[in-house]
Amino acid sequence: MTEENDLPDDVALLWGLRDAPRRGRKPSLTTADITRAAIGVADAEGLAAVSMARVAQQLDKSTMALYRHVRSKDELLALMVDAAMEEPPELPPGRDWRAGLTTWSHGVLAVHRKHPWLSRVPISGPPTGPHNLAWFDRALAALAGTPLAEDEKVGVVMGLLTFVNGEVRLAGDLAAGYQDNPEAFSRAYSNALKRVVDPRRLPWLSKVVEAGVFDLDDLHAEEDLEADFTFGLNIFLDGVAAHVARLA
Amino acid sequence: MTEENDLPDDVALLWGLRDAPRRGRKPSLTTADITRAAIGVADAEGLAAVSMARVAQQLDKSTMALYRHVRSKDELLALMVDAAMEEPPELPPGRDWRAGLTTWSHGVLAVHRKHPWLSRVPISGPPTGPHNLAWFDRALAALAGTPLAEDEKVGVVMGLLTFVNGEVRLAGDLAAGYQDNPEAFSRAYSNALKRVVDPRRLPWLSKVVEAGVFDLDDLHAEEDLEADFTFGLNIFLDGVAAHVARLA
DNA sequence: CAAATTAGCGTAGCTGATACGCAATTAAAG
DNA sequence: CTTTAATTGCGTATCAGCTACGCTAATTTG
Repeated sequence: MTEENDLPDDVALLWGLRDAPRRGRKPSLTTADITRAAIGVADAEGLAAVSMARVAQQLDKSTMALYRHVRSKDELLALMVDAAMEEPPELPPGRDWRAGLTTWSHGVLAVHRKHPWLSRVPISGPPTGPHNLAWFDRALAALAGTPLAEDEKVGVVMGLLTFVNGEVRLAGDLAAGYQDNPEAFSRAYSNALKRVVDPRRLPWLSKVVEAGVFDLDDLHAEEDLEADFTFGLNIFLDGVAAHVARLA
Repeated sequence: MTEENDLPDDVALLWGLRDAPRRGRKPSLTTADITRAAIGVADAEGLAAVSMARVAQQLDKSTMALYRHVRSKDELLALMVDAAMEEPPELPPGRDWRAGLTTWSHGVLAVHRKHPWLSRVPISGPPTGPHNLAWFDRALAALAGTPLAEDEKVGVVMGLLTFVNGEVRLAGDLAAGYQDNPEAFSRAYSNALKRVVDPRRLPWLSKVVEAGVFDLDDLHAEEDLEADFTFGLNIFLDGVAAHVARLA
């Protein structure tokens, strides 16, 4: 309709290949403006606050004005996700894939810290936006020196991405609950489990609960997240290392 | 309000600790009925079709009748998730944690196959329902013989869960796109990437695309998912093995 | 039977996405 | 410099979908 290639509509949008009008009124609004405004709202008030009306208000425009630049809210969300990812970090020099992926993963983590709503956006498919693909490329670059087959590299990167996503989302949930009700929440989860977990029926879980693993007393989201994240990340990277060693 | 303990409301609901009325009209509806109906709708028509009205219709009741048993749609979703998980599988006998976790992970996968909407339900926090905790317990049981610390076991299980979730969700996205437009989709993703990925700017990704990793020609979701899943799972389990070996 | 209590439901409000068509604006064509 | 065609911004309106509220009926307890 508007794009010059036969690219899927959403991909064209993400790559900014949907404009090019000669005549007609000049747009007083760009896709980038809208995206920026939407991200601002999400950062400040959470993803739930991002409605078309709210974003339009932010721009002093009417709700329907947005639809000249974006076909649906889903498209706007896709734009937000890609824009929020910005550029991936430079990898440390050298051929150390593990150092590379560690840097990369912490980069992903940092982005999620900046935009906590990221892990909440319902995913609508594999990555297609320029920033997402740049991250993808960067991770593949880290693995370039390894003997992994190309499809294995993809598998590793995907695994890493979903891991980070899951970790961040869970941490975000906890932090949110904590904010809602600071003092009540500190041991609430642990206490609930203690009341509900029958040592007879769930012996192993009971053991963990008793060991105080869930006593997040004064859960310092920041530090805790960092530690859990690093632990899980290293497990995963150990796995990659084992696989690499097997191939070498 | 209704529960006898000081459990959080949602936890009480999940454990069926919210009933116990003596006098008054007899309920013609139970929480279980509602949950079952909702799961039926989700299985047959997708998560998007699950509205309070649609579920009520399924039960030949009015929309508002449901609210006598469930405080909000979110509560219903939580009930659905826990009910859909059913009981975790028996672990193979013996002390082989790896065999145990493999069985367990494939069990999670099987549940997601049966209820594809599961990976789409927005997560609202750590697991608290009886079935979810049973799965949790079962995975911890598999790790019982290892020298891992209790909190490390939790880390491993959480990692495994988020991995399975991510894998299933992505596979579901692809399968959905494929269904929407079978012949157009087969190579659509790959083609889009080929058009958009500049070998100069994204050299490594370009290499992968050229290698045909994304040519899913006649993507047999079933087999492909199985293979990718097993690959990623083994990577992760290799990591756990490495960590265990380090402690032993 | 009366009082108390709870289930089911009709009505209605509110929020949010988005289809549709008009009017203002502006580039290109005559 | 007009005319024309395209294109934007926006007012209006529709359509879901969640859920608060209060009424009525059923059912138990005394």
